[in-house]
Amino acid sequence: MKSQLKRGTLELCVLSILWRGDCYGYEIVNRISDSMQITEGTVYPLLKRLKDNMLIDSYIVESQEGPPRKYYTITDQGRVVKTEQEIEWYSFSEAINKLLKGDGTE
Amino acid sequence: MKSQLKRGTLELCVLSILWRGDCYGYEIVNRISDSMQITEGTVYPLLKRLKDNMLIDSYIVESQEGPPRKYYTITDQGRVVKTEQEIEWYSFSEAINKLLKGDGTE
DNA sequence: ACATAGTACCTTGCAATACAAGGTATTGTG
DNA sequence: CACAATACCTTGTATTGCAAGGTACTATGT
Repeated sequence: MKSQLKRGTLELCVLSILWRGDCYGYEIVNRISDSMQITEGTVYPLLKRLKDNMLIDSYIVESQEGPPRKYYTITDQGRVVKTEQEIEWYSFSEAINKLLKGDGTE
Repeated sequence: MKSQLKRGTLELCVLSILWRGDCYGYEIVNRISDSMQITEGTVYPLLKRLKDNMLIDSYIVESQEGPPRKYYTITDQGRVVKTEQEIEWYSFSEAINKLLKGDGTE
């Protein structure tokens, strides 16, 4: 899969996952990589950006199976942005699908 | 609309338009901008890249309504790539939609 | 003759972000 | 003690959408 396609959607994916419940970074990577190829080098910087923009927050939880986990939780602002981006995604993908089918101006 | 969303899809849009018939650059810009916000500064470099990769070819046609037009035509190789990218797009957008709906691993 | 708008082409530089590649530290297993 | 799995992180590079600018032609109005 072309990596460029993912641009702009990964942020929405992370917000969507956190909407349904708190998660730690490594788990988010694994969840997304069920659907598409993704690496930690993509997700960790993205989580940092989202936190800097206060769309998500984080807290540390000790683990018995390895190093401590950094859990992320979505903020109220994050929920607003997630809703906006979801609407944007659906209208965008609809626009592309129409263009591919050759509807409209021809 | 977030500009990042378009990444990877504009190439497919152009190939899809040219699949249905030759077009000149300015017209391609106008066709795509029926569906989404786009500028010449995006499309002209993209056309150059596609031509460099031999996915499209071009020829000049004089015009009575202004300066000469540079028409683009899709190559056989371009048709192959367009088909691949179209399949990729559909499977990608399907993956995103599933992830947004929370299907799968929860 | 000159200004303006529409058409049509192009370039430079910037910003955003996915990813490869590397690093650190913990727990558990052979 | 080596190794894998878990879990975090960073640096640098490549890609590409876009703002901003430029050129030049045709047609219209003043």
